[in-house]
Amino acid sequence: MKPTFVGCMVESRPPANPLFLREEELRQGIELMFYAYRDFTFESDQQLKRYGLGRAHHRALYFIGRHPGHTVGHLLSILKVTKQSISRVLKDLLEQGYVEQKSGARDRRERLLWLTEKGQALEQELTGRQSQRFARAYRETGAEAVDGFRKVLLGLLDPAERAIVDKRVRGGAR
Amino acid sequence: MKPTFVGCMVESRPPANPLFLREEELRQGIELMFYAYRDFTFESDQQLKRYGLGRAHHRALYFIGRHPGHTVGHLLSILKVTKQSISRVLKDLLEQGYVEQKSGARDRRERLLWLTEKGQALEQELTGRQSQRFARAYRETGAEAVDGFRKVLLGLLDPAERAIVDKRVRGGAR
DNA sequence: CAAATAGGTCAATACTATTGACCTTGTCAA
DNA sequence: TTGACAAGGTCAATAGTATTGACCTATTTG
Repeated sequence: MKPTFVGCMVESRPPANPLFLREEELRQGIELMFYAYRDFTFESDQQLKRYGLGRAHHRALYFIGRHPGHTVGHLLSILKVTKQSISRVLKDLLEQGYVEQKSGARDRRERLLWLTEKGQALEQELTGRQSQRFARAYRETGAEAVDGFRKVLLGLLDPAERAIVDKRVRGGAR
Repeated sequence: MKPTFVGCMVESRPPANPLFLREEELRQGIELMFYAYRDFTFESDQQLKRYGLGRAHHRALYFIGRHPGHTVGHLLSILKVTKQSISRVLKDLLEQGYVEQKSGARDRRERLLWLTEKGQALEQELTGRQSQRFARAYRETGAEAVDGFRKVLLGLLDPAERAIVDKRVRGGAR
C-alpha cells in the first residue's frame, strides 16, 4: 500500500486525530504502570519465597514499619482488605516473631503493632531491593521527572483518598 | 529534648542528612506506587466480578486487543506467567466468545489471538474506567508531569526489559 | 530423520482474598 | 447500670491466580 500524499508520511501515524492520540497516550500510561509494577514486585516476591512468606506479608511488614504503634484497623484502611485476610498474615508474622503487639492504652480493644528487630531486618531486606530500583530510576531521570511521577501517581488515586494518602506519605503520621 | 541551635529548626526535620532524606523520598515513591495501583485496579475488578471474570482475564483481553493476531507465546512474554496459568484464562475467554484464535500461516503450531466484537466491547468497558482515571490525572498534572511519570516508570523496569517495553508501548508492534 | 519449539493438559499445591455468621472485649452515653 | 456500638478475632466455605512437574501432540527445521 503506497502513500499517495507523501507530505503526510513524515510520521508513521495520521497527524490530525487528537482523540486517537489521547487514547493512545492513556493506554501507554496504563501499560507502563502494568510493566513497572510487574518488575517492581518480582525481586521481593522471590526473596519472600525463601522465607515461606508472600507479598501480603511484605505489605503488612512495610506499613507496620512505616506506622509503628498503629492499630490493626489503620492497617486495614491502608491495605483495603478484610480483617479475615489481614488476620492470617498477622498471625504468621506474630508467630514467627517479626511483629509484636500491645493493647492500646487509650482504648484497650485496640491492638497496636510494631516490628521486632527481626521484623525490621526482614523489612529492610525486602524493601531494600525495591528502594534500589527506585533510586536507580530517580537517578536516571532527574528531580523534575520524579516530581511529575509523584504528581501523576497522586492524581491516579480516588479523589477521596488523596488528602489522606498525601498526608500519610509525606508526614508518616496517621 | 530541646533544640540547642534554633536556626536548624525552621523545618521540622533535621536538615543535614541527605541519606535520610533520600530513603524517605524512595519510600514515598514505593508507597505512592502501591496506593495508585490499589485504586487503579479497584473499579475494573468490581466490573469484572459482574461477568464472573478476574483481573487476569482483563490483562489477557487488554494485551490481545493491543496486539491483535499475536501468539500465545508473545502474551506469555508480556505477562510473565506460566502457560498453565494463561491457559485457564484463555479457555474461559474462548468459550465465552470474547477471543478467537486462528492457527498461524507462517507456523501452524502457533495460535494467533484476536478479540471478537464482544471481546472488544468488554475490553473497552473495563479499560475505559482506567483510561478515565488516567485522563483525569493527566489533565490535572500537565504534560510535563506526564512526561516525568512515563520516564520514571520506564526507569523502574528491569534494564533488559526497557528497550522491549518502550518499543512495545510506543509502537504497538511486537 | 532427529531435535527443538509452540502449545496443551493433568495433578498437586500455595497464596490471597472474599462473604457470612458469630463471638469477646471494651467504650461510652443515656 | 444497662444497652448500643466499635475493635478485633475466628470458623467455614469458596474463588481466583499462580506455581512446579510430568507428559503429550503437532510442527518446524537442521
